[in-house]
Amino acid sequence: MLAANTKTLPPVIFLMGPTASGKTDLAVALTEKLPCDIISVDSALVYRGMDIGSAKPDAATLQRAPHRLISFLDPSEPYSAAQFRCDALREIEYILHSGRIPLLAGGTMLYFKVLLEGIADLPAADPALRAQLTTEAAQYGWPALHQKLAEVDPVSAAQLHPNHSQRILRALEVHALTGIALSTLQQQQQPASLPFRPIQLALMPDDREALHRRIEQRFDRMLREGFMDEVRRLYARGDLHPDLPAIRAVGYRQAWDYLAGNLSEAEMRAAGIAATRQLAKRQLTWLRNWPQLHTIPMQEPFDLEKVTLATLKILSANGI
RNA sequence: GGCCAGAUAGCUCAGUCGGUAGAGCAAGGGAUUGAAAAUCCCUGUGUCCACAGUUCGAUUCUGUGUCUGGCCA
Repeated sequence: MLAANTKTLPPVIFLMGPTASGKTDLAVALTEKLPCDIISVDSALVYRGMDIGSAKPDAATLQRAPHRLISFLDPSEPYSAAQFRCDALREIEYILHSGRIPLLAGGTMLYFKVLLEGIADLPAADPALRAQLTTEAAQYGWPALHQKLAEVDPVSAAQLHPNHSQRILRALEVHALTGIALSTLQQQQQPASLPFRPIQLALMPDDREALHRRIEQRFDRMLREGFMDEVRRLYARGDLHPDLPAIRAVGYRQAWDYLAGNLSEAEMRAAGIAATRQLAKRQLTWLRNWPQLHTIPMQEPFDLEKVTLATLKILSANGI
């Protein structure tokens, strides 16, 4: 917020936008115009062996424009916003040290938020405890656990709908692990002081229907390029299951259901495309009320050169 | 050509013993702190195929037509 500070801190570019909006193409184009290195901000790209369905840049593109924080985790492993914050800060520092500009590009808005605002000091997930609470919920229903939460953490409970399974679970987990209410720990959170100056950009499609068409075409392209073979390889391992964050990813979840015989091929395609549209909608909801955002309109047909020039203009107005 | 079954929300269908209708999915809006490509909340007016008849009143009953599917020729 301090003007003097703003001048001295090194700039870092944030490039956000819904899925299938052309973020990757734009990020790669920017690396050819500016001395910047890409850090991926995407909860699905972190996984190894999940390339086609996650729309990961192909090998040739990665050769040209390396991405950090992709393909470093096995799909059996969980990842988290807190872990991302830690990893991203490390990568940003590394790139700044080498005298270049970090370019954070991706569609996981919570990760961007946590990077900007920091995160409360909370215990990590406890799989055994989660399993136990999930069993309890299956028996008594989430409203019953919400009831229980109200007794130990009325502030959190008041903010949560009785059906909000995931967040009721987390609040109960934190309390069980620390003996302190989640809401109390969150109130103790210190505001993050960033060692850099974020320039926040968002690629915003001006036509939802056009974005829907791009999503459909991209899904069909993924199928042609061997998406099902990729999922079959994961399926054949035998140790992965649909409750894992990796396998819950858009497209993979539906492909899994198809391989398990729960969906026909046509149903899988329709459900996969719909899930992608819904993801884009949620990403746009984040972006619509995002503070300090420079929006880059994305018109159909997508003109990469034009969009790149518009982006460079915004960046230069912000000291790059 | 004959017989039978359908025709209701973008899709699949339910329903109205005659008082103009509702689920799932899709879609739209919102929330979002160690699963976030996750999870959760809110939003349902549509010539109830068309025309005629019966009726105070028809999407509902009757008749005719049209279209779709099945069976028989």
